[in-house]
Amino acid sequence: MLDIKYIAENPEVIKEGLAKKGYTKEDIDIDALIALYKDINKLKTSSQALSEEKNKLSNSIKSASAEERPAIIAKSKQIGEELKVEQEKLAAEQEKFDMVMWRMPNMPSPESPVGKDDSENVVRRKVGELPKFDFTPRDHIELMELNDWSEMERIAKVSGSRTYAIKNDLAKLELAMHMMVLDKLRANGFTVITVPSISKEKPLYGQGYLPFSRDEVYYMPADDLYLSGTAELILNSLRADEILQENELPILYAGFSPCFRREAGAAGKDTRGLVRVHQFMKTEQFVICKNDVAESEKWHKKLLQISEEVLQDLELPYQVLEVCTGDMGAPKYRQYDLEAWVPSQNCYRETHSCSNITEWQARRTNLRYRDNADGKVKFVHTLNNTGIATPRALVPFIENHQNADGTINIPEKLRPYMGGVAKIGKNA
RNA sequence: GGAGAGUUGGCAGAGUGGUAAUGCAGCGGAUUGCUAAUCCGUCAUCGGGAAUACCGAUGCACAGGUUCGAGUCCUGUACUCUCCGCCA
Repeated sequence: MLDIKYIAENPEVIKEGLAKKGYTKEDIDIDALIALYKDINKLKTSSQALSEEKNKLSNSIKSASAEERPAIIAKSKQIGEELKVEQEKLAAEQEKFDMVMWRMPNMPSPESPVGKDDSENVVRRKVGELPKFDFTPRDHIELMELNDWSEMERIAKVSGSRTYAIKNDLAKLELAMHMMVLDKLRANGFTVITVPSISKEKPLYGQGYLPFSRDEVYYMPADDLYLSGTAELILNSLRADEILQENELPILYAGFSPCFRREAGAAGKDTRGLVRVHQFMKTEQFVICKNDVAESEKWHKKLLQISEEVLQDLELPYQVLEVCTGDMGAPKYRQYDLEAWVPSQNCYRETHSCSNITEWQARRTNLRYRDNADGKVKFVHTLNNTGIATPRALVPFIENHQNADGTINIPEKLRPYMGGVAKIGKNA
C-alpha cells in the first residue's frame, strides 16, 4: 500500500513506476484515484461539520431546561438524518477508493532494471564452477530411485500429483539442510521461530498475496482459513497493529514452516520430481527495520549475502539475478533471485528469492514504530528472503554432488548435520 | 465441544448514559543546579490550515442496534484467561 498524499503530490512519479511494473491506465487510473481522494476529503469536511453541530446540540441538552429540550432533540435528530446520508455516501466512495489502494503495487527501486518479464532479468554474477562429469550424470529422479530414497509413484496415489515422499538418508538430508541454515541464521542474530501454516484472510492482504493471487492459495471454507505459502505471510502479520520502540529494531526472524501452494498457474511445468510440489518446507528470513531506504537496502544486501553463503556452504554453483521491474511482484521495491545449477536441465533454477518491500506491507498490516529522533510514529520496512526451501534445493544438491556409482558427496559444512558422513547412497 | 470471566493509549490502570482520569516509559522544552530531580508540553487516526499555531471530527477488541447523546445498555463475532470434556 502506498501513501495517498504522496500519490496526490507526485502523480507523475507514480505513473512512471506503474508503467515500469507493467500496469496500464486501464489497470489503475491515477488521475481518477486522486479525484476520488479529493471528493472524499470534501465529504469528510462537510460531514464533520454536521457532526460538530450535532455534538454541540447533544452536549447542550444536559444543561437545557425541560421546555427547551424537545426543540433541541428534534433539531439534533434532523441533523442525525442528514449526517447518516452523508456518511453512507462517504462509505461508498471510501470503498471504491480502498479497492484501488489495495491493488496498488509498490514503486520499484530506481536501481532495478526496467523490463517487461523474466526474459529481462539481469544476471549480476555467477559463482562456483559448473561440475564436469566423466560419466553420464543422472537426474535427481534417477538418483532417488537408484538409492531407494523416494516413494514418488506411491505417494501420488495417496496424496495426488505434485507431492513427494522421500526416505532414508535423503529424508535426513532434507532436515539437515534446515538445521544448518537455522544455525547460520541464529549466528547472524536471527530469532529462530516455528510458525503455523494456517492463516486467517487478513494476513494474506497484509502480505500482498490478496487481492492479487487468490488462485494460488489453498482455502478451507469450513473454517474460513487459508494454508500459508510461506512463513513470510505469518511473520509479516505477527506484530501487526503494534507500535514498536525504535530500539526494538531491527527484528530478525528465521521462520520455519511447511508451505502450501496450489501451483494453479504452473500447469504442465516441472510435473515430475521435487522441483515444484504443493507442500514443502521452508526456512524463511524475515526482517523488520526502520523506515529508511538506506537501512533496508543494507539489510537487503545482508539477506542476499546470507543466502549466497548457504549455497556456497552447500557447494552449489549459482547465479545472482536482479529481477526486472515487470517480473517483480506487486509488493516489491527491489528483488534478487538466486538460482542454483541443475545439470540435468542444463540451466540454473531458482532456490532463493530476496526482496525489499520497504513500507508497502507495513502500511497494510499497520505495523509502526516510534522514531527516537523526532518522536513520530512511522511505518517500518519489511524484507524477506528464502533461507532454504526443500525439497527443491535437494535437486541441484544431489545432481551436482553425484558420483558415477550413484552416491552423493556431502560437503564439509553439512557433515556435522549428517552424522559426520562424507558420502551417502547405496554404494557409499 | 461445555461453563464462567475478561478485552480502555507504547505499558499499567480508573471510569455503571452527558466532552476518555491518573501513573510509568519515550520524545520536545524550561528550571534548579552538580551528575540527579522538578515543572510544562507532547505522546492513535483523519479533515481544514502556510504552519511543528489553532479549530474540528473519529478512536475504549470488531460489527451492528437502542438513545438527542454509548467505554458504559442490547445483539452477534473474534481473541485471551480459568475450569471441565476430548485428543497427537
